Amino acid sequence: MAERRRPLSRERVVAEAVALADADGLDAVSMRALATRLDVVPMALYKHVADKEDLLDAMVEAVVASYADPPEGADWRASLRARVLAARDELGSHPWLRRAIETRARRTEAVLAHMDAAAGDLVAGGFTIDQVHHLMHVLGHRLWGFSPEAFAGEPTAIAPGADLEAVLAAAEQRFPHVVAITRDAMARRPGGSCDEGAELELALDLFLDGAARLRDTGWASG
Amino acid sequence: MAERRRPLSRERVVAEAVALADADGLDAVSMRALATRLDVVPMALYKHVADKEDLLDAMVEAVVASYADPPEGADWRASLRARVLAARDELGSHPWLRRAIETRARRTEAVLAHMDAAAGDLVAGGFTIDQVHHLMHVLGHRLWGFSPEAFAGEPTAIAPGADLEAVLAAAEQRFPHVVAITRDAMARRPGGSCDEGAELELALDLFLDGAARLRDTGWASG
DNA sequence: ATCCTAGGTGTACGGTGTACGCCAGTCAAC
DNA sequence: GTTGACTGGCGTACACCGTACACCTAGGAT
Repeated sequence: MAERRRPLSRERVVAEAVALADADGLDAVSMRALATRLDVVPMALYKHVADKEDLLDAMVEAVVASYADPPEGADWRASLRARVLAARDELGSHPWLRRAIETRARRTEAVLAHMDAAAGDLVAGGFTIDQVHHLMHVLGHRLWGFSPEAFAGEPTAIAPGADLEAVLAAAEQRFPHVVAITRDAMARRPGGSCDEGAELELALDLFLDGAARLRDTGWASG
Repeated sequence: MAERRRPLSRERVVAEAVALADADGLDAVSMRALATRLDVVPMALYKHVADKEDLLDAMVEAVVASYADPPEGADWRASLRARVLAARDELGSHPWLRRAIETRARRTEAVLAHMDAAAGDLVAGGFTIDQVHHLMHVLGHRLWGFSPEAFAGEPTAIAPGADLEAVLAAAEQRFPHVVAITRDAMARRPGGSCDEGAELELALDLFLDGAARLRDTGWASG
């Protein structure tokens, strides 16, 4: 039992942080909780990680580095599409990644590599560097496999156990279109939940189509 | 001096919080700091605000409620465009709004109204409810006037005062496209900074074009 | 045998949100 | 009037956070 404690290392710290986030969410990743899991005192972590920002950067880096490569020889569209969907697949096992990516500012190695690869797809597609630049902005967060949306919570402050239909009816004349959308979605899908995968693919395809048209019309910035 | 203190009210609390965020950023809005500004003890705020989430919700609500209406009689494209740009304009005086919106989950009155109005523009444009629904997802955060982008910080861990060109040269073979984009941007614009306004408008126009094409081809979900 | 150093420890500080109890004023009902 | 409830501000206290700083200890190089 004396030797039960493997020595800490940056890899071990980051891996444990990822595991902790996977299990209990990003908010559960505090330096203290992480240290406890590693059977170590909180300050010990600071020998392997500069501060919490650095830890989160490293967590994102670790997952992004594991993104699957697109199939060799795919054309630019298929390649970029595959890259985005590979990123999305990782979100399944790491739900925290979404919020973590949204709050990161530093571009670490794997992050830059992912961005560079996506830009490379566009370059391969015959876009000008200027176009590539702006299209990367348009692509935005979806490069990381998700469509960021604010206010994705409940339709409104829906009382727990309240009659949804009553709520809808009450809101109908104030927010007719929102209610119509909700009703339509409920008719198409149990509970009216949205298929995030389908949303992403639609957005992605609209993006790819728009990009191609931009290129074909010779668009340039300024 | 006895009567100098107007009584607190939810409006006054929220307005002061907005002013504080405008001045010192969102992180400066702590219950304690806000209470100090209002010359009151922290716990007094809780008589007017359920908790901090509620305060942030109310701050967002206050600003969103002030969005300018699009010109009467504009067609769906112009109307939706104007709505998004009105939202963007508010970001100028409230830089914190971006991050605040990103982290909100509750759809308050003004928030729902803005979403409903945008959906209404699309309905007016002859889209099916199904299309409107999906297009709202595609529009995503841009409905609020900004294109969310992760990793918007420094190109890489750029040493303060380091020679940028040296950094670029070093990164060139690892991230050729990213470097090419940076070089191109620097040639076009001092410092290589990006014109966020132009980015948003490009994304918006690509969206509007894509939407129209979706409609004209009779796209439906599922 | 000695020094250096990497890595884990312990304590402490200043910050956060907020639960809980108290208390002074206001105002309605008797 | 007096009373009693209600509203809104106060004070204290708690649990948690990130992390600065000083210390100690084991291992390896000299």
